[in-house]
Amino acid sequence: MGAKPEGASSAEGRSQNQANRRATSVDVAAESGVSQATVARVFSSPNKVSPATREKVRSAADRLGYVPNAIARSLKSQRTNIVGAVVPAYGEYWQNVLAEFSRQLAQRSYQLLLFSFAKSDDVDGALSSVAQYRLDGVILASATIGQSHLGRMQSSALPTVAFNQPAAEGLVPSVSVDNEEGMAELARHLVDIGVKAAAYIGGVSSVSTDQIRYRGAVQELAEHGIACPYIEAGAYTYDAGYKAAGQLAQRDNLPEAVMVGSDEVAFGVLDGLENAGVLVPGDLLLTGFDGLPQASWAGYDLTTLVQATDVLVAQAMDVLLGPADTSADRPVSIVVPGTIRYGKTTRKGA
Amino acid sequence: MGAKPEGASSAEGRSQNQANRRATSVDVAAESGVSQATVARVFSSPNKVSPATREKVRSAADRLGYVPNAIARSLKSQRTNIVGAVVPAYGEYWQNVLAEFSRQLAQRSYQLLLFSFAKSDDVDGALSSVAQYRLDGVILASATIGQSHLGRMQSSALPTVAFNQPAAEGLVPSVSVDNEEGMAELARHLVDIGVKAAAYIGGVSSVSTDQIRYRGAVQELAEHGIACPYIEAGAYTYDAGYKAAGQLAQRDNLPEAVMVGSDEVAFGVLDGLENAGVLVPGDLLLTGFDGLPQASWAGYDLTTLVQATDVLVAQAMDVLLGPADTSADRPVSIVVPGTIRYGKTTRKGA
DNA sequence: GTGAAAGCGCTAACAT
DNA sequence: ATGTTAGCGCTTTCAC
Repeated sequence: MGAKPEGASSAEGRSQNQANRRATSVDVAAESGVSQATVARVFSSPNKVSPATREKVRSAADRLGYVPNAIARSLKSQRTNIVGAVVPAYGEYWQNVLAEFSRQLAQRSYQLLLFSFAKSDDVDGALSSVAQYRLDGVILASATIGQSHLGRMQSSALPTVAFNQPAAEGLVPSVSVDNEEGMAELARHLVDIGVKAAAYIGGVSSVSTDQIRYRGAVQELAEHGIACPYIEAGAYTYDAGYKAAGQLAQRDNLPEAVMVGSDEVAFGVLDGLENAGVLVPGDLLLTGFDGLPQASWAGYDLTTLVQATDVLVAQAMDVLLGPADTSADRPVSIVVPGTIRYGKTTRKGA
Repeated sequence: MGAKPEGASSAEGRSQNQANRRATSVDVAAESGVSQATVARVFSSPNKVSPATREKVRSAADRLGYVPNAIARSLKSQRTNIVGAVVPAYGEYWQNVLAEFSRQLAQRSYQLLLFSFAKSDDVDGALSSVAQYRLDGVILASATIGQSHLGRMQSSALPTVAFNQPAAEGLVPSVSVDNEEGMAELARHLVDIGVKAAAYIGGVSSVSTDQIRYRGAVQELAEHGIACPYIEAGAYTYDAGYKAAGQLAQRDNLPEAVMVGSDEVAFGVLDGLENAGVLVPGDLLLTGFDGLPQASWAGYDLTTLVQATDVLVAQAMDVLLGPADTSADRPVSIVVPGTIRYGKTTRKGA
């Protein structure tokens, strides 16, 4: 970083700011003998400049190491080409979603400004920051973003999409996997293979996806006269699942199957059960939800509901940046179906 | 969004109402009867404004839904409060590192602008983008960023830190785990438990971390007269490891131990071996590298070298934002030692 | 303590 | 095709 032109003498180390000033379009204009506006045009609409001038300007720019200043551009154009994402800092699921956001945004030549938060209290701070940068849009991705926050977005004139956050429906445009139907399908699968008693392990019972997924399970099972008590792991982590499994294993009468509200917790449940001497699928069948890559790893080979993350994200991008569907009275809520992955954790007799 | 007018009351005739335009400091100034400069002061250095005025301005701002415009602020102040990160789009390791970056940056009230790339060809594009936003710093995190790219950064006047990228040492300030010594320690562990024949599975042999880690293994083992051929998985993925293990398992004479260059590949190797009927640690010992959370999961319980990600990231932050050590002739390169996690994959007789 | 005024580096009419 | 001219919304002297 230090050593550009001018020899950058060692004594001048700290105050390099002044000497090392970045070249601006004015500098390039002077260097190439054209007006500042022409320089600007070369970099924003090159076809409006004659090839000869274009070349002259380009080479002057190269010589000076000129790069257009996106901040200034944004101030003037009122567009930043940046989309914000408010996402939980941890969790396999969110990390995967984030990677997909980033990939698809890059494809549309947008940048991703990340606002991650560790505890849900930090969401407030994140949202304040969001408002300061005049982003072209913002993705609210986290089951724990509350109604009040959504209300704030709703009235903020900033294009917003809630990702996998059923509670947002009607308040803010949203894109979600079909949580209820997905879990119901998994339940049906258990019914099909003859399960007569089940239990459900959720992450945090106050979270809307948790409730909806549980409802999907419980209703479907009820139709077949199967009870399905709710057990709260307390967090969406491997460890929480592991512990919950340990407690479950100590019961006198184990259910035949356990449905877990998310894959990461399910991995913990699986290991926790086996650690307690309960074999899956021998003693107990197990299902997850999300379809994380690890679910397909041979070590787990989990039956789960796979979310088509790429489709979900693509839909979210469309809502945010696409054919501006600002006309609707009520924010759109797009629901994407999931698909079951059948793993060995529900393979009876394996 | 769009259709929804802002929550302001209809009584406001001013210009802001019509075009959904965000209120500016000028609007607030008009509303509160002070000058624009005073409004600005209230939001940037409140202590320079009398409490009475401050309150007056604050309430006017609330009424108008005013939020300072960070773009304008940045243009003027030449600081964005944003740090860029150039990171591979996929891979467990990088996702974890990214989460930690994001956490620690938030702590210092910086935002993270993500430039992720899928193929290393995309790095060029990412770096061009980086230059346009006048970021306060940039983190180059990826083993596959080439020398040419580093050269570009070196001459860009933009504070830069290379993360876990040994090839950058001397070119750009860098922070890395002690790759060579870490792998050597794992090798020593194998020697200690009596291993006499080993093999090494790397990801991509042309990557510098790969080479350095292999060197750490090979040199340490050589000192004890143990050979350690290199096998290339071809990618840093579970699947690549799984496949490599399948091929390894077909050999006539298996080594006693396999050292794998990264955890994610190691998980694949582990499952691939077991799938091929080779038991770990019964038939073969196994080590990884990185210390991913999953390494501690009971299902894997992998012996690996744990990188203190939080420490590495903290160091990187210091280099980037800390006590500006621009004075050094040669860019600093900080090396952080790792620590071994002993799992069941090297527990003999288990 | 507060106001007036001068930009930060760019884009986008509007002239020429 | 190119130059001229206004700003975008802030921060920051410099007066008062």
